[in-house]
Amino acid sequence: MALQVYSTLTRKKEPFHKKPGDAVTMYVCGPTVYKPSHIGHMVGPVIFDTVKRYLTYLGYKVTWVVNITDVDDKLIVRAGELKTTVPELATKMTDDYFDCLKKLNVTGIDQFPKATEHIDGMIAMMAKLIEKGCAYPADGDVYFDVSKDQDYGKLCGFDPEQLEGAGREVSGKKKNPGDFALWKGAKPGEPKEVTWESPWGPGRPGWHIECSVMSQKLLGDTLDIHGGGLDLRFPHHENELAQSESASDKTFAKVWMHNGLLKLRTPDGKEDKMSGSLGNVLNVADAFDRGVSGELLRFFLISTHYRSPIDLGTWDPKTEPLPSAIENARKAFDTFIRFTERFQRITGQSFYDSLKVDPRRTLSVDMSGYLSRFGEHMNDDFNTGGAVGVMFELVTTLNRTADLNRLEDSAPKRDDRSLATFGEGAMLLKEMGQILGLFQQKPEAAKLGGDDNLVAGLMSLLIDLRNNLRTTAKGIADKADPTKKALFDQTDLIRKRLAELNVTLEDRPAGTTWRVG
RNA sequence: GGCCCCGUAGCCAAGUGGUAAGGCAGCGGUUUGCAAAACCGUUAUCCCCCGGUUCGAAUCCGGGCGGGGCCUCCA
Repeated sequence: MALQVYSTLTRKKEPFHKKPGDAVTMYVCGPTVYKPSHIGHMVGPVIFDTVKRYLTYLGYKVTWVVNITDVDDKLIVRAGELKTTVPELATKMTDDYFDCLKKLNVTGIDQFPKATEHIDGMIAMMAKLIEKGCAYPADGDVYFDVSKDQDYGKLCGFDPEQLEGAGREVSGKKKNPGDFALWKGAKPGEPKEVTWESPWGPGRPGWHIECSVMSQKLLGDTLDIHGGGLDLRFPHHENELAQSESASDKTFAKVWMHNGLLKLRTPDGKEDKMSGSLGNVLNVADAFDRGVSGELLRFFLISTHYRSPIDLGTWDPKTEPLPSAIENARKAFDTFIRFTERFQRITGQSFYDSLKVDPRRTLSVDMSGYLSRFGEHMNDDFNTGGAVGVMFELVTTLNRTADLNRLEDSAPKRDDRSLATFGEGAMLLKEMGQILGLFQQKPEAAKLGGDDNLVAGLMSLLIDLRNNLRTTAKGIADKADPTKKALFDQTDLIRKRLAELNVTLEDRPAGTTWRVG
């Protein structure tokens, strides 16, 4: 099956309209930079980064733009609370956002246009809309006239007439209740740095116009893919679409993709949103501090289909540092981490640095099945959940290969012929990881605290001592010998006491390793 | 009230007409001095309920019940 993508506009999966090798443009609505990013803010970037990675893998030339909204009511309010300026707050929070993206391997965004750097373009588009009769100035503001847009509401299936019934009123300045602001006239007392001159008087842009202007300037009148969170469908995307198509008379976006939102419940089972007042906001930085790696978070977010809500379950931040759903994801993701460690023990190469994947290589029959099934899932509207399942199956197969052929044993016992198969499968796993944005950064081992060199030295000392005892004990042939038992009791005591300190010892053919956790 | 989505094992989660992927947890086994890790086996006669279409439905249609999103600035 060729690539199919679900479009919110038509509410069905459609064959992707481009041929491999073609250029593809993608625009995704980005953050309003007024607060540090919480994990919910990462859903969209991770999903669409994965979309770009897969399209790139298929041979498309993707250009991806994400806007930064750096002027807005929330920024003005927040800057006031913090006794800082809007530009300073925006810069700080933009840096926080970039830092989060980097840790989550979101590397595919080509440009981050800022709203404040495109005011001229917005003024030009508003002038055009007014000239075409689609918008009107009103006492310092400029509004879009939804009654002039024949198909307003088509993205969400809303009837403009019905919008009137839902508690919306025609304010003094608006002609229709559904009209929305393109330009907001400056109010007395608003800071200078959020005020720009315009033909309709000083003011600042409305929310939606920036995306219409910046996407058109950087990617043209018609986007191949427009993306964002499901919550942005209305009003933001509906309004963007209305403005852009009214201005250009062309299709604004061929495909609209909307990702599901993060869901969570507080212990009373009633609230289902992260909110500052409930204290259940999990900032990305907090998650990192609590031992969640960027790749683990990414793995968690792509373990389910992007259009489904991501369920964090019930979380009581007072008693649990992390939602249990993330702890469960950690256990699952550890399977891959352990495999990468095993790969290094067997081949002496780092899974993260040394493996260079050549996508043109040929695969043996038994390995090509995994890749084709992985591709079938990804072709089906980027079904990352199914694709991850294939990766688990591949790891199991590789571990079985390593077990059966004793690849961790020393040379005489090892069946070297199977090493090639093992290496081929590992390369395939690496390639799948690259497509999903995983295995790009070597995970930092959990630490015990204190001086790292000292800890490593002491652990080495303990392991050597313990292995001396084990060697001596194993050398005693008589199974009933009390000395043999006494020696093993000592080695088990060492392991037990270390376990109490959250250190796990693992005895392997090639030696003993230790890890935290 | 309007528009839309979802309901698969203890939990998470693929599967949209051909007889239920995968993960976590559990149980049994192999391996190991014993563990850990890994591997093998096992865990849903059935996919919220009722009716219908069909040779055949978790998948399509109708009706319930339950959960969720959006309806002017929340990613």
